[in-house]
Amino acid sequence: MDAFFAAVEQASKPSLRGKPVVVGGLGPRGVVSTASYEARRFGVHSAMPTAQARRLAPNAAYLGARFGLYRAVSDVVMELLHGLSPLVEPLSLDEAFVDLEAGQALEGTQGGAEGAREVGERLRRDIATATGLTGSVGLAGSKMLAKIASEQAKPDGLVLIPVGTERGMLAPLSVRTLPGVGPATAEVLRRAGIGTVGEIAEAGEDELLRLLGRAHGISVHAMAHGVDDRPVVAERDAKSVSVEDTYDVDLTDRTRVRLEVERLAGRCVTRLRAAGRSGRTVVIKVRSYDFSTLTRSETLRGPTDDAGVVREAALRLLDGVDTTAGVRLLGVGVSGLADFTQEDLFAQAQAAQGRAAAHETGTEPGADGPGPGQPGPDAGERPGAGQAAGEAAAVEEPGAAVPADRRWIPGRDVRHAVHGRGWVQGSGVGKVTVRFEEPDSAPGRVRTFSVDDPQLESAEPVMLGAGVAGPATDQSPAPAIRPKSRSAGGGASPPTGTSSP
DNA sequence: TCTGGGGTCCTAGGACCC
DNA sequence: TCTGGGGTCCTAGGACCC
Repeated sequence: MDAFFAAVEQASKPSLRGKPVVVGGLGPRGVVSTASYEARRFGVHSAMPTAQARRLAPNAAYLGARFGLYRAVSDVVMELLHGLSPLVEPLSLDEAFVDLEAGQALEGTQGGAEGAREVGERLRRDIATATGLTGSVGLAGSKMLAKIASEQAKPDGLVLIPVGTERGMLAPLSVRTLPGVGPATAEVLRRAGIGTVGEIAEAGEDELLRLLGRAHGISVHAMAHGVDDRPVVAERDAKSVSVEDTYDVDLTDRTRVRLEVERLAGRCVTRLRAAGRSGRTVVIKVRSYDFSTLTRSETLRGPTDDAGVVREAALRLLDGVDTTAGVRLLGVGVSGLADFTQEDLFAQAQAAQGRAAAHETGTEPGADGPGPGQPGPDAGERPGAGQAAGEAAAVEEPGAAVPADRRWIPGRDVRHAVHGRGWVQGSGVGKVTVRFEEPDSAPGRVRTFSVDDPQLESAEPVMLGAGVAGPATDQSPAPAIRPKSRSAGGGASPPTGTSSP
């Protein structure tokens, strides 16, 4: 999808169409998530500090992200991709690989490159019809080449790399074009006199291994020759869950730092449990005032999804870290994920012991208590979960008395008792300005209210196309749904398509 | 007004085991 | 008795991606 977050905002907000729009963090330490093409003309781009973007494009609209809406629009697009093939590999909300050979989309076309092109163009039309947004399509014989093609195609285009032309197409491109070659790798290559993909191909595998190490050297060498046999893999399971916060002002008070780590641990476990997972390794992350970053981790005896267990582990890890000079970021994560917990294992062991004892005394096996695999009285609610000390402690956020739905973040949906639907354009000094318009309305006008005006309330986003965007709001993101069945994953990969951001 | 948040993969050293 | 070799797990850091 092209400039996805910004494009969704422009589609939602008629007054912003054709105007520079920047979506991202709006605080003093925020960065740009997505800039509309109009904003890019001012030099604004992803990952740039928002403060810098404001200097470059002071008249752009600066909006907080509405992930619930983006996810809902993404689901619509991903459904269209599943109509082409069962093998769809999402890379993010706005990008996915599709293995066309694994599906039926090419049947009934004239086959070959022209058949693939037909499928790609039809997909682009279907995306536009369903969402009103533009997407770009890259078609090629491997994931790497399809991705490069989609980069070249955007915005609102399609590029096909014909079989046999790969090496010639790649040769003059910068090494940075290859996925996996970032600033550090590019610098290593530059010092070795290598600036283009063609020069990598000439260098030879031995030299690349020496420069880049084993795994990276092999893959960069292969990709420079246009070789990439990675299969499209649908629905991979997450391997870690983490949350982190950067604070507007560095934290120095140790009590506050501990409190924040506890809150992050709670949020992390909430997401872990929503995904139906548990984890064995707890990790904390501390970024200091000078941007230096360290992590500390601890592996438990078994996987847990208990907030108290994760919180205590995180605090133990924090005990070994000096934060007196000030921290700008704290994070808590869980890895080593599993679908069961230490408590489950304990319950199973107990049940097994019970059966053994029952067997010895001649009682019917399974007479008391559920065996493994059978739902117990606590099905759906794990034993011990939520019982840990402090789970419900509901700590006060220091110095913040404003509830989440009364924080008027620019871009957020609101409803006014008299004026109807609109969105927050800005707020400050006790006032909030709202522009009253909806996706299908004409550009609306702006009105100003007191921030505590009882007639003003936050509202659900409006889905593009029609209707309200379901339960997915920005306060409570839709929980991740775990795939129940896994696709056979893999096999022949080409030809592959990708739609790009 | 300098640098988000959520991930993945790789490397390297040490502990530990056989 | 001065000293092997392979494998796995854990920890920490770093590059990279969207």
